[in-house]
This record gives sequence, C-alpha cells and structure tokens, in this order.
Amino acid sequence: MDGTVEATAQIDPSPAPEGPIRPGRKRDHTRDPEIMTAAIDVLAEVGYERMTVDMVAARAKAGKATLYRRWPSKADLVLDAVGCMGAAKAGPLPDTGSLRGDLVALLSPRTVHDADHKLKVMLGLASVTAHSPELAESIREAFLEPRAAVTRALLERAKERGEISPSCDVGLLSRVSSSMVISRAMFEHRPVDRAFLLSVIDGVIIPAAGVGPAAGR
Amino acid sequence: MDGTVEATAQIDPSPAPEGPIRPGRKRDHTRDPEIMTAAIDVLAEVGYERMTVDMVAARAKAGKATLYRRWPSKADLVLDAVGCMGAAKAGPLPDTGSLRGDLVALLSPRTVHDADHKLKVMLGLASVTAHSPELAESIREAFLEPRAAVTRALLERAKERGEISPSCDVGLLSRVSSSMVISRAMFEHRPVDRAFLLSVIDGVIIPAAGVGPAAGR
DNA sequence: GATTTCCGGAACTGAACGGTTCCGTATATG
DNA sequence: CATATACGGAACCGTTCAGTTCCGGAAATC
Repeated sequence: MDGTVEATAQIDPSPAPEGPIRPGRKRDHTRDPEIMTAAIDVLAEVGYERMTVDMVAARAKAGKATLYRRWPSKADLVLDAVGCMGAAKAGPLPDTGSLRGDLVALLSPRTVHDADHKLKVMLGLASVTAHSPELAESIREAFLEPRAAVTRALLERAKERGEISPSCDVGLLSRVSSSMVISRAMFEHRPVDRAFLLSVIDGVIIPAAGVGPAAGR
Repeated sequence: MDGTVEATAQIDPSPAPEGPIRPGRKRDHTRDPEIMTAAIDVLAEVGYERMTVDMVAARAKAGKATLYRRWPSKADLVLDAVGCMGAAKAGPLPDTGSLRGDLVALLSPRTVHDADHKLKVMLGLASVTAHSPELAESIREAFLEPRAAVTRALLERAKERGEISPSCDVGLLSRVSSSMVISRAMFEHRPVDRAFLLSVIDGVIIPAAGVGPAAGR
C-alpha cells in the first residue's frame, strides 16, 4: 500500500525497455478512483461473497473487461480498494485538557457517520479475513489502526500529564472501543450511535484508565 | 431454539390426522446429532460460504438427500446446528472470594479450548450475520450470551459485596472480553491464549470495575 | 413374506459467477 | 488519414454448488 489516493499500479512486467514510441490511446487512469469507490460501496452493501465484478463495473459505468485489464482477480481488486481507503487524513489531535473531553471530541457526527460506512465495509469483508491474513492485515491497517493510533496518543498524553494511572495498558485500551463497536454491529445488530460510544468511554475506557470517579467530567 | 441437544423438528405439517397405521421404516433421528456436529465442524473449518452440503453429508456419512429431507435448505441446517450448540451446561459459578479470582477461574484450559472452537465457528459465520439478523441472534444466544451471563453474574455478586464500584455498568463490562477476543482473532490473527485473556482481565475489566489498584491480587 | 418407508449414494438440473474473448467506437500518435 | 490501443458492452466458457431425482438395500409393520 502506497498511501496515495490513486489505485496502486499492480504490476508492470515490462522493465521499460522503450522501443520506438507507439501510437494509440493511453490507459485512462483518471477513472480508477471511481472504480475503487464503486468497489467499496458494493462491498459495504452486499459483502465480499455476494459482490460480483459485474456489479462493480456497472456501478462505475465501466466494462468488466476493463477491470480485469487492471486487476488480475476480484481479490486483487478488493485488496487494492481497501488499501486506497487507508489514505485518509489524520487531523490534529483534539486537546480539551481532559482525556474524557478528548475522547468525546472524536465523536463528531461527521466522524461517527463515516466510521459507520467503514464499519459496513469491514463487516462485508469479515468472512474473508479467516482465509486471507493478508487482507485481514490490510483491513486492520486501513480501518482499525488509524483510529486506535489516535486513541493511543490521547491516552499516552493523559498518562504523561498524570491524569491516568501510569500502569495502565495503553495499547490494549486503545483497542477496546473498536472491538466493542464491531461485535455490537455484528452480533447484536444494534445501532452504533453516539450514546453507545459514550457509554463505552464512560463505562469502560475512562474508569479502566484509572481516572478517579468524577474526575474530568 | 428449544435448548435441547437433539435437532429441533423443523416443521410437522401433518396435524396428526391418524389414518390406519402404516407399515414401514421410521425416520432415524438418532443420527441427527452427528449431522449437527458435522455441520458445525465444517463451518469451523471452512466458513459458511465455502461449506457445501455435500461436505456435511460426507462427514456425517449420510446422504445429501437425507439432509434435505430434514432441513429445507443449507441456511436452515446451519441455523439449527447453531441453535443446538447453545445447549451447553452451565456449571456452577466459581467462587474464589475475589472478582479477579473468579474471572481467572473461568480460564481453565478446557474452557479456553472449546471457546476457541466456538470462536472459529463464529468467524466462519461472520459473513452471514449482516444478511440474516435471525442467525446473528442465534449466534449471540449460543456463543456470546452464555459467557456474558456468567461474567455478568460474577460482576453483580462483586458489586453486591462492595468489591467493585456500585456505579459500574455491569452489562457493558460483561461484553468487553468477548468483543476483544473476536476482533483479535478476526483482524489481528493473533492467538487468543491465556496470556491475552489475562491481560484483558487485568488491563481492562478489573480496573474498569473500579477495584482499587492491587486489590484482590 | 409382502408392503411400505427410510436410508446412503450417485447422477442430474439449473443458476450464479469468475474470468475471457470479441466487437464497434473513441482517442491519441505519427 | 492511417495505425494502434483502450474503452464500454455483450456474449461466451467452465466450474461450483444448492437443490432434486432416482436407485438398490435395509428396516419396520402387517
């Protein structure tokens, strides 16, 4: 994964031994992002197994052959699409002065909404993770890790300023929220809304971090 | 789900208007449990999508036709199999005197091992949960809920005896462990072993429950 | 022993889908 | 304008698999 927004060029077997310049149309890579988003959307809607390459082509108004000209298989297409999604910006950390304030600040409607979209994509990919550690890792990198990294940073800062227990396991705590979100969506089929996220913050993360009751509220 | 070990009789369209008693063989339900376990095993090994009815029949040394005689579709077969799995015994709660002791007592090698098997089944079913809330609910009931119920009971007892904070959210905390297990297995592909489970207990649940540091250890 | 019903097993049917090929058209080079 | 290539679209191929049907044999009832 190169972290850019364009689709990664899969492979270029020709080691560029340039013969005479050939006439003809060039490959139109300007539409690659549309194809990637089409793939992601279909994925979110029907999941990997029910997603067909035809669906993606149709949604992107491209020919199926065009897709196969660029990605050797459905799996590669999806892998690339997921990789491209990782290329989100990392806005500056919130800094409200308290850990709880910072965590709550992450819950803007905007953030919650597109986390929801990403969540659907993840659920759609759930079945594949077992057979493809490679894809599982891509998913983790694109969806889980960025969020966890932010949380981890907030926790570390809080620890440095002595707000939370110096012994608490920051790495583990930073993964609590996403884990609970996933299993709620997957097996409880209940909405992952602001109220739920708040209850995780106030019912698990904050107390587990060793903030005395009522501190920072 | 009836909670018994035998497969649930799917439907019995005949309202028992008994004509003269007919000769002939009766349906042999003694092998149903074998079929159910075969289904569960295949599910754990290859997941719902790659599981074929032939595989199940072969493993149970039954004919595919026999399976279809009993369950109208692959989905029903799986649903029933999952339902049958819920019928585990609930041993007596551990009672070591401290919440941590009780939670650790749940981590016997036996328990951890078959939790691992159940986990594989859940991962195999992950893809279907999105399309079938019914199955998602069955899974929750068969795999998640029993474990959560035990944890919840332990937490409530600890709360009653004043060991943990009276304000802590027992319902939420009882789901922390399974959530973290699922996402670890699914996206991190790291082993769900005793060490990890201990770190969840000591790094999240115990401190989140408001046990003062070093209490009960 | 005749009859009825189930069994396991194998062959069959039909649909879905990954992947390929072909076609008519558009576009860029020379 | 000629050539070469990529495009969208559709037809096509081969496989896999859910679900059905048919068979010979074994039980259970009569």
